[in-house]
Amino acid sequence: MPKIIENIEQKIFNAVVQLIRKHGYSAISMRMIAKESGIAVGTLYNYYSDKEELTTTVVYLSWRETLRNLEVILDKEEESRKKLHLFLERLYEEISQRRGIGSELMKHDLYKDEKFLEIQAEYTRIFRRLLKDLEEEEGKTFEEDFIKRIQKNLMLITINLVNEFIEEDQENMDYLKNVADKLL
Amino acid sequence: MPKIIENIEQKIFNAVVQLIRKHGYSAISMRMIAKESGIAVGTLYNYYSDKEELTTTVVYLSWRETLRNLEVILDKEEESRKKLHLFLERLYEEISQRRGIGSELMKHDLYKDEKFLEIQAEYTRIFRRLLKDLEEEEGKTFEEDFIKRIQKNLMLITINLVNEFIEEDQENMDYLKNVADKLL
Amino acid sequence: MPKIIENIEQKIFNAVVQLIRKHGYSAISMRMIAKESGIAVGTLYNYYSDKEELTTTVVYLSWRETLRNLEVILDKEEESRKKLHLFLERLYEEISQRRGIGSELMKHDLYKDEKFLEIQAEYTRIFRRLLKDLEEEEGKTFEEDFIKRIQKNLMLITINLVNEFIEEDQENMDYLKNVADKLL
Amino acid sequence: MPKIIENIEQKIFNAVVQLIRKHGYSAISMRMIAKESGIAVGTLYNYYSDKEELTTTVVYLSWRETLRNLEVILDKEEESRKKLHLFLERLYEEISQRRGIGSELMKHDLYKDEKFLEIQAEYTRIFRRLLKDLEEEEGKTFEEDFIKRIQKNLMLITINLVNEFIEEDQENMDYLKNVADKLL
DNA sequence: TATGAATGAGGATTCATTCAT
DNA sequence: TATGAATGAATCCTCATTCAT
Repeated sequence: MPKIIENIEQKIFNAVVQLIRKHGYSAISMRMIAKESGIAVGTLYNYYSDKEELTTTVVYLSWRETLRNLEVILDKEEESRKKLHLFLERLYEEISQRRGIGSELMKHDLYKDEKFLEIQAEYTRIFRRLLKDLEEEEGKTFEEDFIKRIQKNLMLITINLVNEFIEEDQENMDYLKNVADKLL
Repeated sequence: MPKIIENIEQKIFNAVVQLIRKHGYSAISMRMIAKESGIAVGTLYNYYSDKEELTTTVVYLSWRETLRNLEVILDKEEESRKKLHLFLERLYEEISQRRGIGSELMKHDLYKDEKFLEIQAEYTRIFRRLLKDLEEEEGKTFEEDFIKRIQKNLMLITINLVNEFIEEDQENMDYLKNVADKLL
Repeated sequence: MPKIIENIEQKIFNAVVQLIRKHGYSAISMRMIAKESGIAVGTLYNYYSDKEELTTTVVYLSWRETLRNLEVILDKEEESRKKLHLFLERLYEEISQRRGIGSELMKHDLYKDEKFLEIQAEYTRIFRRLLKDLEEEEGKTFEEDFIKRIQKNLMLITINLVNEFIEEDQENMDYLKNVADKLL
Repeated sequence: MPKIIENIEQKIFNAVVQLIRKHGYSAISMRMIAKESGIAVGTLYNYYSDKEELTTTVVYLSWRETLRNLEVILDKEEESRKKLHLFLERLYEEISQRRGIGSELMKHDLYKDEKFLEIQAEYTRIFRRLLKDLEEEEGKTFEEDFIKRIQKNLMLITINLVNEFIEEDQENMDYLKNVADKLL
């Protein structure tokens, strides 16, 4: 009788997150995932049609959780600029925690993937909500062209800070908020 | 005299640039380079000791030319803010022309390569020269922590604009200058 | 349970033995081994980490079996000269059976391999046991310098006889014993 | 006007001998031969149809010279056993001098080569002349089957001594003569 | 004739994917 | 359903050979 594995998808998720952090996205193999997760290679294919689907799903889920955490901040009773800062702090922390996964969004060849379009759309929605608060509370107006660019750029800046100026979290965060305040 | 292919290094360079644009840096193989350039695999190894040397050289040369073109702008007789704008325009155009190659400088796993450290250092030098002009002419002061972050971020933003908002060059450029003016 | 090939290591062993006999040790490739054994290239790497490990293991196993067979003779209840003759006959037969592999032990560039040092050491041990019997029974004394040379030379002579005077097994064997009797 | 190279074949010969000594027969490439000899790869092919012909010719010439040197000994005015000793000493020295080349004769796949059959035949002729002297002077008789085996074996033993017990020339030589005296 | 750049088949090795158990 | 051994196309790289100059 075959073994029944509990929470297979969670196990796979954890394993891939670990591996990406340790070795980087492009260095991980199906064998490594199998080993790290304790699940046979063949079994992985019962849950995902191929390697790409598996890895993009993990990145997708990771970002979806991040987005959920960001959304929570918007629901708080704070003034909008405080929310902006909390939002950026949260974003920074999330990306810090799964370093390698963050930067995958920078890779152009992942943009095409349908899952990421969904993430992008969701992120856009949240970010616009944040900006709307700012507009209302501070009487500002952000143009459409500006909004669609600044949202992604702030994320990229965050990713870059996390990757490049390691162990300078305080300075990174200060810089990030400084930049945001000047631009928004 | 032996068989000679004219402009062989140029041909290889062009082929790699094409391939990186089409498939991304990490997806290209020596076979693909050979086919795209019309040069036999073995011949590639007469010019570069291995794949890494070949590809990093192409990225390196591409960026070195860009840096040369940027430096020219700093030598002009213009006021510093005008130079900043010209600098960003030039950067945008350069990255536009060899789309895929731009983002390679951002990939963390390439940082170790000596050639890229050289490029980074050179870019830093040029960018600081630009900031110094601004400081002197406009009586500003930029802090060290800020400088080292903003230089990379502006490039990152440029790369992102080029990659994401294709065929919106005018809007991209306006946005880029707007962002820079607010931050510097 | 996954796909299983029966006796896979035996199949690989046989294939390599065949190929060494046909083409010589240094002429065989992984592709050839895969083809001859009917096993995919990738599968070979499930059993041996690389080509060297595969081929040296085959030679090693082949010799180890030979040495086991030789040792058996020393345990017999025979007078020592009879044992010497049986020893040589056995050696001749063993080398006959896997012609090409015999000479591999003579190739100087394989000497470094740990596995071969073990084989050499074991052969030396067995041979010295044989000589000791002779010394005790026949009241002879063999000098150290002589022993370390004659042991290898007798093997070398055997290999040469097998390779060069094919289908003259009787004459070869007579010659071999004749030589040994004169020298020991 | 093309360069005219003096003594091309001698240069190639010397280069290959050097390379075989340094790196071993199977490790040398046409490029290495070209570099060591100072002659372009293409030019090598004006003198030899392929790599095999080139290398076997070098081995052939090397042995032919050795045989000439051995023949000289037989013409001396010495008693035959003294000649035998001189013969073996000479053989040992010759093989010592071009270590790697000697052992090539042990490789079975070179036996087929026509050039080597000629060398073998010539060596046989010389060795038989030596034995004839011994037979006449010492009143011995050597059988055909014995002769054709012992001649090759003595050479193999010599090669083995040179390769294996390096820097023990005196002991090697003593052993070699001791063996020969017992067998002949 | 001499050159050595150019060629490409063939080398070892990897790894996503399949499928018998 | 879960397994992991088996597969083989594709990877990088080498090197004997060719041929335009």
